[in-house]
Amino acid sequence: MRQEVTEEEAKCFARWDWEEQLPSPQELVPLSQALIAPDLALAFGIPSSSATSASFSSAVLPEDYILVAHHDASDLYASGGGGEDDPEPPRTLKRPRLVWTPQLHKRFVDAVAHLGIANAVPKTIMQIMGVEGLTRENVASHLQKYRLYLKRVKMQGLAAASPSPSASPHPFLARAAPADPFLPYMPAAMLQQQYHHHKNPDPTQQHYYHQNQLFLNRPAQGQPVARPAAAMGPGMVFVPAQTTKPAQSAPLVNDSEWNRKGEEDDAANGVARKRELTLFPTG
DNA sequence: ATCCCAATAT
DNA sequence: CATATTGGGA
Repeated sequence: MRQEVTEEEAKCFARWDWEEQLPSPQELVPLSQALIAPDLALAFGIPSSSATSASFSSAVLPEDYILVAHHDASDLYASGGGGEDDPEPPRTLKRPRLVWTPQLHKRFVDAVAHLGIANAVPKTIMQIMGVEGLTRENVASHLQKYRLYLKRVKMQGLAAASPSPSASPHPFLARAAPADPFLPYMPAAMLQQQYHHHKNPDPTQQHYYHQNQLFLNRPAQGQPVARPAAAMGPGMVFVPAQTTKPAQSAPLVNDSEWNRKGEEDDAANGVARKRELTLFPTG
């Protein structure tokens, strides 16, 4: 029984892990038309990896990545030579909007947690996430909202910290306290102070994904890693020295679910909750 | 060049 | 409504 995870294997995981978890056809947003032809993807610098033309529509996309089709390809084509029946390379094709699925968001949160506040900038986050086709702008936009979300969480946590902690602790904090390191939506910033990432010269080279979970590379030989769950952030797992497999993959939790449970708790505790704590609130 | 943030657009 | 884009300052 071999227990090591070699670098080769790690790379291998990173590759097939998402292919294995490609969404079933039913899970995919139905596309009325092809998103982009393989040759066009090339022209636009959209990495198509090893995808053949046959598998291009699915294999090109990571498992947690759903693209929503745009409609109306009419003005997307530069009408090169007048041949209209046979789509020629568009020059002004717009990228489809990115949908931040829970899986994709989890990658994002894990990446931010991995990097720490100082290094968590769009470009680096994008690199850590390692999702083909993901742009810096995608990440920047998401990060902007995510920071607002964290700010709100902190404010709410602070406000609820003082009054009668014994009587009725704030739902969010109460449920955050048990330190489940796998809750995908736990605000990373609240845990980040406990990370030691500042010395890592190149954090992007020290990780890989397996089953949509971010792993740090196994530490040096014969150097078992303490795994204090409470001290680790969401989705952060050290590969234990004794096994090649991570203990458990995180249960999927979205904020609707999170909030629904929160409301249940509130109801049970007679707490009147003013507003849902949504991930990215609008009003 | 990249980041950041608010406002605005789609 | 969620995400994209823009604009101006650092």
